[in-house]
Amino acid sequence: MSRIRQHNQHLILAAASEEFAAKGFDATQTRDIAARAGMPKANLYYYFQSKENLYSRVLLGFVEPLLHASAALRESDDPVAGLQAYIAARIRIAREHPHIAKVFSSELLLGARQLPEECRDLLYAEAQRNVECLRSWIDRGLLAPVDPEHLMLFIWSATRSYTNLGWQIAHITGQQTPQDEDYARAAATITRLVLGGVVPEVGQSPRALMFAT
Amino acid sequence: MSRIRQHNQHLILAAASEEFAAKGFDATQTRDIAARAGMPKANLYYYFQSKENLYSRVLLGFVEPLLHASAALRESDDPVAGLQAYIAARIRIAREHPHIAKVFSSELLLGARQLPEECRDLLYAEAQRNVECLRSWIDRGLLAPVDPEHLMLFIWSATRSYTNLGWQIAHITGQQTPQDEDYARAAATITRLVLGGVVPEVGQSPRALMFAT
DNA sequence: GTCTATAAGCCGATAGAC
DNA sequence: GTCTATCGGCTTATAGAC
Repeated sequence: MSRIRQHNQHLILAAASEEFAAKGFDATQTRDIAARAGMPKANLYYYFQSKENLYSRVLLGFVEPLLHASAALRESDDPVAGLQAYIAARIRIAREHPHIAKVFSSELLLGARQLPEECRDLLYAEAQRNVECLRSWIDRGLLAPVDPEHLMLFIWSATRSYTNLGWQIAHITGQQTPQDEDYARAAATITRLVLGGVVPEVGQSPRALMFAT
Repeated sequence: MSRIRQHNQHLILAAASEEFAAKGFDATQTRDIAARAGMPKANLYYYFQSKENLYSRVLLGFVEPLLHASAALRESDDPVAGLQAYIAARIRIAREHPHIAKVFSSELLLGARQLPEECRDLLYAEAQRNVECLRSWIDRGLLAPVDPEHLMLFIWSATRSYTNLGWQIAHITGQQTPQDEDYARAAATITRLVLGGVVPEVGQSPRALMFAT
């Protein structure tokens, strides 16, 4: 693919992510995406054929980071290290791709109808692997007997909300935009709740408090 | 207001909730709402003037339940009872109004631009009261020193996701629709994480396990 | 209050010159 | 590859008869 092609596609994808994140798929106009990318609307169709296809391509940009972050849970066979790494990785990718993360959340909320089926399958398989990992830890007594599916869903929702609803945090804490410190506290609080709630013997011990800092 | 007026408005609001929940504000067509309500489109405009106004009225139907559920946290001066009641109340209202809950989530994700300002203020004030309550518990050593804002955001996100993304749970657990038992387990898992993570001395003791059941 | 028919305008997509 | 001009369909909203 030529240099110019790659550059233009990148510009369009970035502009589309922001527009879709701000207004949702249906309320977003291709005219606005083109304007933000600094080119006439026709070029956008030249590169991406249709609005729907452009949207799919935006979503696609989040799948690989998501899968990578998800795998962090199983990097070692230690629940504490795994859960910590998993939570940190999910917050990091949402922070690195704030717009796409929001688009992705919106897409999930509406039933993921526009997410290509192969992506759904990949993400589903990945989730299953993590559930199996959690179950194995529970079976071996390394983790308290919670529902692994629900625990995972909790981690998903918690890490999603901190970034998606950043404006809410900012409003409540009185700031403009979430800062480094907010993300650190978010990770700390989530980690604390998860570890304190499900790792036997950690509870409120000094060891748990270390992770919560 | 006449009997027939009330009945028709109720029909329209119910139909609108379902349509908005399924497709989002912009993708929803007033034609489809009218069809679902079993009346011509013009009647819908006769009762609600505009699509935006109808949407606001749908959102409004969730504010009172939300405020009521939120107040459950402060019913007694006991953190354990309060957090338990709060989580249970939030899951209950989302379950009682599943469509509106989804519409509300979508609206929050897009920045709450269509939520009437007075509602935002009411909800904000309510949140502030809960933050103050949590802070007071922390100051008196009844609660571990977490960020009260972040703790609240977690409870929000966790309780929201369990109902909004029910289809995901169903997919992962292999069921069609979330059942009574799923909601009970959801509440148990969230309660366990929150109590285990932030209530001193509860940790993984038998007392904590009781709440997690 | 109810309904049909239609206005008014917006937006995704493309034709076709350069 | 780039851009302008425009089409064609669709959707909110209303006019006006009953």
